[in-house]
This record gives sequence, structure tokens and C-alpha cells, in this order.
Amino acid sequence: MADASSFSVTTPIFYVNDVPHIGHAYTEVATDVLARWHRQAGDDTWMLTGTDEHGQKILRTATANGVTPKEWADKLVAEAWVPLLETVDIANDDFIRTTEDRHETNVQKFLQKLYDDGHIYTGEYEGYYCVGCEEYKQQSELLPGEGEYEGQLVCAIHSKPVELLHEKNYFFRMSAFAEQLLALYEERPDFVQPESARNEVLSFVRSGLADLSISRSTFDWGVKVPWDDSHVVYVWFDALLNYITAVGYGQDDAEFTRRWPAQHIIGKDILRFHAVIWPAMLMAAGVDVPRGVFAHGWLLVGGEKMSKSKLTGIAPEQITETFGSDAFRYYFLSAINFGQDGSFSWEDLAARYQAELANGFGNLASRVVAMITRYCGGVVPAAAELSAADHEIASIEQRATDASWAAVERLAVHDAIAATWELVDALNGYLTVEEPWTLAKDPHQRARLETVLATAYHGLGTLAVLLSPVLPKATAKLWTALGAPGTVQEQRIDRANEWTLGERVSPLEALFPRIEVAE
RNA sequence: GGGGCGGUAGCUCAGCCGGUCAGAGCAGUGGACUCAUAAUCCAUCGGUCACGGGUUCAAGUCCCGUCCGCCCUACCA
Repeated sequence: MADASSFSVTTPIFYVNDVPHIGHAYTEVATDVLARWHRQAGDDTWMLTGTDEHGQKILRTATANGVTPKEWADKLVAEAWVPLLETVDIANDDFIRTTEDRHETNVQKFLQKLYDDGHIYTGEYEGYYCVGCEEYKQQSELLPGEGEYEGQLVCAIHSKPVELLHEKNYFFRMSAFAEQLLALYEERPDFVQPESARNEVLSFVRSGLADLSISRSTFDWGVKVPWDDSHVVYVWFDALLNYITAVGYGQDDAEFTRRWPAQHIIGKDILRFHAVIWPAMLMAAGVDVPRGVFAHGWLLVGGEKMSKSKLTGIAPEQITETFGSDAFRYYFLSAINFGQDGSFSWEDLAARYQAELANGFGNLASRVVAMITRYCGGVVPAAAELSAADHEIASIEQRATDASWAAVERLAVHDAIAATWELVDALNGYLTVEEPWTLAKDPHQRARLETVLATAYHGLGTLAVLLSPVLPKATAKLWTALGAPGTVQEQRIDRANEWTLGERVSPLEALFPRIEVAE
């Protein structure tokens, strides 16, 4: 049923000046799992991620480091952002940088079209500008400075002085799209998810929309406004367009039709840009709005939103070095209800790793493979007459397959994993009840022994397929040990329980070794 | 000031339109078992569902108010 349908999914593009932390990695992993899952369901899938490299802040840090902004961005992309994707094992199909020609050229095309169609006008703008935020601030967002900034106004977020700027700006007539946006939210209740995010957006748009300043003339690190090269495009306007410039907008109509619209996965901090400004921009240009915008929650550390400034930021490698990328992926996607805030703690991570991955799934794989090796000489046994318990396992495999795919289709990754884990638990329980080690002692029970092991073997293979989007490394090892044909990533996940059996098992190292705490 | 979300067992959280909804996992305790990564399985302890009212035959589940946490947004100045 999933055949031939197209599924494009995106992460936000990273602001290169940021330091990668587990929040970035969380967004990437969630998006990657959705993409892998759809890919394995036969969908024509495309996962896009990338970097946002324009703006005054980058210009300034580059200058401070004595290099050009492009050199600065190149360095950060190579040293921080591409490595982040490797750290958490992301299988993206494309990586766009906003400094690439395919982006800049088509941003200009897009902008020119809005200009030609009367959606842009010239205006004056005066306001306090925070370089850190890359945006103008309202009075309410400013605080009186202290210490060295005594007497100045400082940004409430960055605690650095803001600058009073006065500039000619080009404005996007966003206010004209309020009604169309409301109609969109009405007609497509799933356009903004989860429900809490949709409520935020609705109340915001209902309260009225202002026009949006979309150019800057005080610095030049950005895409030039095509009809006035003394201005560069406002970074956010520029950044949002990556979603279409990356898939051929203005350049390759066939590709664009194939890949757009995409489902956006974002953090809730940038909800408004994606659920209001972005669709308004697209409406103005006569381009389809996104398939949907899904805002996930914050990772809370010690009950607070994780933040770089509060030093609660955690680098993904801190986790993957000890637990591995599979565990990172599994932990954040299973422990957190996708869309809600979730608490992170090392204790919880370690506990879940041990209980669920090592003792639950890993040990299950280990005991099944070991018994087939020991009792059947490594030859995959064939099932004979099936008992009620065997049929029950088969039906749980079916249920896990159906339920997890249904959950993924509604972006409930957390539910998909939970549905799959029922099979892990069922198989461990099945083995305890059937006691193949006892059957093995009685030659007359040979057929039953082989049937039990065949049933467990089959369930394990189904698990490998179902968990491959979340645990790509471990399931690949397991697939090999099961002696199954092809790669696990090639298996249809929406028919996970129909995989083709192998003939011989091979030794399996511990998928999730126990972690001895040395501290 | 307006708005959004949340406050459920020690911990992390499920509980859709009101009627076995008082739950799960982990931790704790007791027992079984040995194929396996000292793993697995079973049983069990544990909560006045933030607080106060209200609607109802019936309310974590709806309404009002209060307190607490987080987030978005405004303004007097």
C-alpha cells in the first residue's frame, strides 16, 4: 500500500555558528528514522538536511577569526556538522548549504517572482537589533544593561547590547495571507502537529499578522536582493527556502514535482517560521505548502531546557562514545513521546540501555543464536506442527508489524518502538515457557525443539527488520548472524514478518555489551 | 495583560469524545529457571490522579477559581 508514494522529510538546517548538541542530534535522528522507515516501506523517500551559513553573526565571528565568512562556514561544516551526522548515523539523501549556487540563484528567482507579483514593497524600519538573535527586538525583549554595559539596553537572551538601526527595508506583505493560512489550518488539521503546536499557531495568526522585513543593508554576507544589490536577504527568509532550492525549485521541475512538498520536522522554537511565515511565502509564490510541520519538544536536563548558555548542553559524542549511535537513537526516540518535552538524564539512559537494549533485545538475540548453534549445529531449524504458543508469536509479529507502521505514518515514532518491543518481551517469555534447553535433553522432543527454535528465529528476524531504522548497526549484525539473504535495510518493513529465512546462523557478538561503570 | 502546554505510584510517563482508569516501564521485595550479555520468567509492595469549588446517576477525564512549572505574545511605561 505504501508503494509508489513519495515521502520527503526535512530537518531544519543548522546554523553553522552553533555548537552541535544532543538537541540537534535528536532532530536529525527522529527525521532519519522516519526516512529510513518509509524507505523500507517502499516509498520514494528523500531526507534533506544542511546548513544555514548567512547572517551578520557569522560574518562577525569569521572576521574575528581572521577568515572570510565562507572559509569560516566551510570549516564549521567540515569539523562540526558533517561529523555530527556520522556520530548519530544519519542516512540523509542530500545536504544543502545556503552558500551553494543552487540555493542562492533560486532564492533570487523566488524573491524576484514575489517582487514582480507585488508581494514586496519598500519601507522604513527602525528598531533595536540584536546581532546574536539576528533580529530586531521589541522594547519588552530588552533589559537595562549591567556592569560593562551599564546605561545600554541589552538583549534578554544574549545579555549583549542591542544596536539602534534605521534602514530602508523590503517588506513581504505577509499580512495579506492571514485568511489563507487560517483556511489551511482548518482544512488540514494535521498541517501543524502536535495539537499543542497547532493551537499556538492558530492563536498567533488569529491575533493578526504583520508584514515581514526581508532584507538588510547594514552588512553584505547573504544572498543579494536581485533588484537592489545593496541589500541582502534576511537570513530566515533565505534559510527557509533551502527546502525547495535543494529539490530543484526554479531549476529542475521534474525533480521538484517528485520531492516537494516535504514533511518538516523541527524543534518547537522555530515553529512560527515554519508554520506561518514559510507557508505564506509559498502561497505568495504560488508553490504548494509543505506536507506538514511537526514540532518536537525540548530535551530537558535537570528539569530545564537544555541550553548552551547554561552549560547544560551535551555533545552527542559524549553519549555515543560510551553507548554507541544505536543506543543514542533508541534512547531519545523510545523514551520521549515525540512532540512533547522529554527529560534526559545519564541515569535514565544507562538504565534503559541495560534493561531494554542489553538485557531485552541484545540478550534475546544472543540466546536464540546460541541455542541454534548448540542444539542444531547452526542449521536453521524448520518448524513442524505449530502449537497455540507458536501461533501466538506469529500473530504478535503481525501485530507489531502493522502497529509500528501505522504509528510511523502518524509520526508517532515512540509508539512504533513500543509496538515492536512487545515482540521482544513476548519472545523472551516464549522461550522461558517452552524451555528449549529442556527439550534438547530428550531425543523424542526433537521436532518440538526445532519448532520452538524456528519460531524464535523467525521472530528475531522480524525484530531485526522492524528495528533496523532505529538500530541500523545492531540489526545489520544480527541479520548477518541469522544468515538471512541480502541486507536488513532491503527488507520491506511494512511486511517485516514475511522475511526470507536463512540456512545457517553464525556467531553473534553481544549487540549491546554490558557497560561497566568505571567511575 | 492575553494565549498555549503541563502538574497521575520513589523515577520517567500512558490514560481519546466522562462510567473496571487508577495504569505501564524502571527501581524495590519474594519466588522460578539456566539457553543467554550475573541475563530471562512469574508474583508483589507502592498513588487522597497539584488544591478548592461546581455540573452529573457517575469526573484524573467536563466547567470555574487558586497555586506551581515551562513556552509564546503584548503593553502601560
